[in-house]
Amino acid sequence: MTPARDRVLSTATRLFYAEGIHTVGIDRVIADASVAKATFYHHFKSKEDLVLAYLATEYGRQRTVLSAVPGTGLTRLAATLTKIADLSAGPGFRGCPFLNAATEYPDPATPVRQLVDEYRGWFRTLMFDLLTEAERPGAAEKADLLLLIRDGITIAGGLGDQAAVQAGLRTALAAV
Amino acid sequence: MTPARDRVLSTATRLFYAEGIHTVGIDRVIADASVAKATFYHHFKSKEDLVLAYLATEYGRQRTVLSAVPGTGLTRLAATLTKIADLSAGPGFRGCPFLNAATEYPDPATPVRQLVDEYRGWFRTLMFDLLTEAERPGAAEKADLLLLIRDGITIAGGLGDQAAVQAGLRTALAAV
DNA sequence: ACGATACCAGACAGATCTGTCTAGTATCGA
DNA sequence: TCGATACTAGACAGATCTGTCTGGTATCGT
Repeated sequence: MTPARDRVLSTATRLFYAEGIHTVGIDRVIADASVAKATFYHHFKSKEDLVLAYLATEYGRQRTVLSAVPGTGLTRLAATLTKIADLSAGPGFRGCPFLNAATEYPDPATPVRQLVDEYRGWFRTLMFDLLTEAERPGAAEKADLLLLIRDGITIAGGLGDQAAVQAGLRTALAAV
Repeated sequence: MTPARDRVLSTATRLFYAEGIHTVGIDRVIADASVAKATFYHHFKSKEDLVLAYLATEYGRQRTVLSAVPGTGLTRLAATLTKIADLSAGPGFRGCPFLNAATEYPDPATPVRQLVDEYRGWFRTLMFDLLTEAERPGAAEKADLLLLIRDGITIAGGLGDQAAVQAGLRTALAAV
């Protein structure tokens, strides 16, 4: 609702994603967002608070994007995987924000890491549910695999490796 | 040969891998390595120089480990993939050092990123050669896939996701 | 009209970062 | 024995980091 907070969050999202979390300082964020420092600390109690807000927003965005994929069962599953591959191969893609954040926060006890686990758990459940709906045998094992291939696709996409992205997508589609 | 340099490099390897590159400062490295600051800058011209030395060392280690895997063709390929999965599931594993470094250096033009590309290229070639030796059809596409699964296995292992590691290994073995 | 809230500019503290420099000791090959 | 090399301790510069604080203006609901 408040414009200054929104400006901070969208600026932080852009900078954190493009350049990494540790390399982008608060001063940089507030300068790019044209916001006073006191205003920033009025809305966020610390930098980590901003990082968590950034990831929570991304989490919501992902859920929105993937829940908008049409179809049911196998059709929707295939469309979902294709969507992810397309996004990962697109311009400006710099890897999965959650995997990137996990690398920058090596301690698994960190709130950031818990959010990453939550995100991956959500994706695994989504895969499991769609596999179950399609009455696929071994839904649990297949969901684990699709999660791993998703991770691999986002890594490959982030590194500009289009061949691996396509290989991953083909295998994911063949597995379901 | 020089003990101080070795101490710096092994300390940096331990700290960079466990805690990340940007979060570990030079002061921390030289303190843990019990080395004077002037000595550090005598052997390394900058922190980035140390980072590159760290990654180059890891690169060499990986080549040593995987070239020591016994067997030929399919047998060796399967043993190699199993070895990677075992290492990724082991204690103290915190993800692939190269993928971690790539996340911390988003600019693809960076020397660090070029080394990461070189590492992944080497692994892809290794897969391709073993597939070709085993007279597998579609070696190029399979090599792309095995590289992507390798990436996924190291990610899953770094996050403590044993189920995904096993799912990835099964699929990799089934694909060859 | 008034109180709370949102916002501004910018100084400031205290820590930490990379990298340089001074000044000196120890070792070792030629 | 001499000169190069490896090494020590630690001060220092200059930048940058997070977070606090002062002191104010503007907006808005009641």
